[in-house]
Amino acid sequence: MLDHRGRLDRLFHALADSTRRDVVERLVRGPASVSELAGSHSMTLQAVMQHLKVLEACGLVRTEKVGRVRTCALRPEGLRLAEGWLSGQRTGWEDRLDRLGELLEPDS
Amino acid sequence: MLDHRGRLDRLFHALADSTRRDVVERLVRGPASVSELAGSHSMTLQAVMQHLKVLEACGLVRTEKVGRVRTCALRPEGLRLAEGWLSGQRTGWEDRLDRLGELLEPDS
DNA sequence: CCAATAGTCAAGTAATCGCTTGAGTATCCG
DNA sequence: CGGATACTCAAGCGATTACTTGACTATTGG
Repeated sequence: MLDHRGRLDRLFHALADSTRRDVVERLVRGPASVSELAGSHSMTLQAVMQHLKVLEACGLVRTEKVGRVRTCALRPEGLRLAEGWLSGQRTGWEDRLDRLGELLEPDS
Repeated sequence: MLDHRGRLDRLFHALADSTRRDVVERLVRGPASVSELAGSHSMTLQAVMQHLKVLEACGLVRTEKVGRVRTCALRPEGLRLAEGWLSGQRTGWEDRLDRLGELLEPDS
């Protein structure tokens, strides 16, 4: 329950960087190796690896090394957790507006 | 369209702090003054104001000063934008899995 | 009027971030 | 074998973050 807090912290922090979001968008289309991911971002391989570490730490990405290639894949549960918090807030807000509306116009 | 990138950066960054998420959760229940928000967070008023500035800059919160009190309210559009990106990725992922499944089991 | 209240401006600080360079190590191919 | 490939480890660095303290302004209630 309190881990939830830190989990969301790490999750939203991970998503707050467009390079990392690009990685996620790429991995939605299927797994990729580290150098494959680095290819499209004019940035050193090491930098991409650091981003990958962040994505892995928050549970958004799973990686596995086979031979000399590390293959990265998406883990959608993280996305769902963040989505859940967001939609919870939004619907909470909408419910409140509905109740306010009913107070002003008590028909329907 | 390119502003979208920076907008999501700021949005997710704003949500990556649990104090700021607390503020959002509070504002879902209705508007509040700055000191009201500061009350529950053992932290100076100034710190809370800085968080508020972040929330305002990314469009999640709207504030208005009347007399000597500044009243803060939620703006749900930001939530919707972030939610949209997240669900886009998730459904992209699910569609891909569906297509994979059809390849393996070509019935239905 | 005047003190308490509510917020504001500015500067300083320790920690973290995103990225780099440089120097490995392990695997694979010819 | 030997060179190319694919990472990995570590240190450093400028920028940004999340606060703090301290001083100041504008309202408001008695």
